[in-house]
Amino acid sequence: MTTAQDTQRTEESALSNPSAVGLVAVIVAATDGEPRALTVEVDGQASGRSRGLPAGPLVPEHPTLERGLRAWVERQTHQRLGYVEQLYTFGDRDRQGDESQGLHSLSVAYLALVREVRPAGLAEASWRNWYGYLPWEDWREGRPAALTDIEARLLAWAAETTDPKQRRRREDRLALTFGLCGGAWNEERVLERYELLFEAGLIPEAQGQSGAASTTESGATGAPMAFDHRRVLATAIGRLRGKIKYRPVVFELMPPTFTLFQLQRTVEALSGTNLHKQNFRRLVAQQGLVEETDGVTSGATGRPARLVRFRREVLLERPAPGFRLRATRKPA
Amino acid sequence: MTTAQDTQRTEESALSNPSAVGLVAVIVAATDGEPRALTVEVDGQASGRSRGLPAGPLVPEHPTLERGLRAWVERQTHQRLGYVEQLYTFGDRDRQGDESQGLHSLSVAYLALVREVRPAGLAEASWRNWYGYLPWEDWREGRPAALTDIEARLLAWAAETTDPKQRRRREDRLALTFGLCGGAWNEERVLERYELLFEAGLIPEAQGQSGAASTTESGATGAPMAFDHRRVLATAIGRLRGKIKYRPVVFELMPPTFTLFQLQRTVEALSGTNLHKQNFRRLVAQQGLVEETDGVTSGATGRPARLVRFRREVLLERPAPGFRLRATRKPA
DNA sequence: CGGCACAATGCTCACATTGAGCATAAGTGA
DNA sequence: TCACTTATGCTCAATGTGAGCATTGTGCCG
Repeated sequence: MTTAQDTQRTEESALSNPSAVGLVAVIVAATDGEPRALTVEVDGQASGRSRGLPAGPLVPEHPTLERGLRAWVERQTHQRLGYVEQLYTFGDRDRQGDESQGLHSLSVAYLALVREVRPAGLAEASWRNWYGYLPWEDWREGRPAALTDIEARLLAWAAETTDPKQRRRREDRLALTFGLCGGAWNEERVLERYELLFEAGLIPEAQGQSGAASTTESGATGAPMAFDHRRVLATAIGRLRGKIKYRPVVFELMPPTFTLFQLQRTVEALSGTNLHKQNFRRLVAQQGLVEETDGVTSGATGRPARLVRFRREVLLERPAPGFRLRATRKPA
Repeated sequence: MTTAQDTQRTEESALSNPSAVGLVAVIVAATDGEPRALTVEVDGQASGRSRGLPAGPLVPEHPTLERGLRAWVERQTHQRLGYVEQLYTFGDRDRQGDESQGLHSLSVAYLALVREVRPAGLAEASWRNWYGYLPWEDWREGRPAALTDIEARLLAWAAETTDPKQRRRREDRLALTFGLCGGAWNEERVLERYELLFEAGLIPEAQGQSGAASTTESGATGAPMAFDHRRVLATAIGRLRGKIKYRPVVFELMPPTFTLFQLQRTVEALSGTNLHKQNFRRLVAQQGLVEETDGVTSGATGRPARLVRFRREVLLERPAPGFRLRATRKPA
């Protein structure tokens, strides 16, 4: 293992090997039953303008990475970030587009949840439905149409190898991530699916950054994003889908009072699946996640619903409250 | 939000704000029913020699952070890393001891699992039981003795505030993390517990790095580590304890064949709790995690046990196989 | 050699959780 | 008033889960 000298050298003078470090944020909101991420306009290197996630330099004046990010985003968006979580630190491979000139380049990605969608301040920034970038992830209307095309191309990709062993491995991965060949769809494997598509060459960002290489139309494989930002988005979605099952983070996306159905729609939007209504309510009720207010909805179609609010106390009570969501079998 | 110019500046010339980036690894093995982490000797800044985690500079020649880490560790330890996962990227606050001279300093921490414990190559490196650093985390022999002292001091810390609101908050946190005041112990909250102790001043590393400040004896609060490495270790343990519940990662720590009881001992070592033997076997069986070999143990006391091996196929079959471990109520 | 201690294994049982569906209530719009 | 839509209450069967009893092999000790 590392010698004492090695270690010392590292800890005390790592500055001999400085790197460019940036922050990227996936800022998520949910309105009208759609999951949205904040995107900005970015000058692509050669491919003209495209959309990307808000990103910025590491601001040195802050004590903690997270607090730095929080301040940075809140200053720019004038929105309070309800929940912030570090996602992942991406290294060079993914940061295509700036060939490191002897320098490493890293970006530390964060996930943030915001409650309200303001007009998004700056003109270049806007909220986009995240399934526009990853259409195969939305199973709320049943099996996404995008998958028909994708599956065919993935199977072709698996078949194009002559080495039977590698071919077997590819097929296994297809089963594991996309549920082909008898596998089951697991809504949390968002990143694995994205990376598989990337390897299979179905992601335009994969083919160098020259705009000319956009042979892949964005229909089935979704709209592209600048740099590796779609990978970051996929990471965020996967993480969030896992998190809502054991932590009450969805409430960070809800207004102060809401109906159980709105809550359900939000959870469904994030997870990309449909839930059994009655069971969802039972779950929320027995976990004690919400308390009733005396308000009810009005004006909408159907019987008026009681308005509820999040019970902040549960953060202290239950060891790990959240939704154990099992998708219903029936489509929609 | 970020303007297009901002974004561009960041992505293309973040080098205007370079940072010192290092890697830290928590390399875990389990032998003789004890969880161990690889530690090295480190020259503390003023506190003389102490132990720390293996750390090194970011090696630029590798395509991916993870692959870089893998190569780095494997070269140094001559051990194959079975499983590698990025843990967290720690920023300045935690990296005490090198006051950044205008530079940011980050360390990207990784968790790695190894199967066998070799003599640890270099003399300065050795495998240490991780509960030596976090004694309050080991509940296998019942409630850890260290907790009596710790709890008293934590309660005193909560009581020393005059502001009733802050005091309430502190008590809530004690309930949440340490299960005081009627809360339950959650074995995954390792990091939260460490950070609470840190804030309460029970962690010697907290009081600047001068050796003189070591007023806190290491009995109840565990042995100190260099830099913020105990925080990194706590992060790793918490993550691993969560992971084994839904992913079959424990097997990365096991020899090629083993008995179910050895497996149980390993899981217990990691989670720091005891499990109900029969139920554990039932779980492993019905999840199809292992398959029998024709070997049996011999020589040991008690009826010989069948040797089993991990069924690699489960990685493909079940959506998320792992142990849902619920601790038994009875002590040991 | 019989008895013991100690694990390994098999099996039962009460109870909680969960997936699904039926039925009824209470609004809106035609 | 009817048709439609959503809210909400309740039941039921299947499965999962925590605990504990019973039995079976082995090495060890008089």
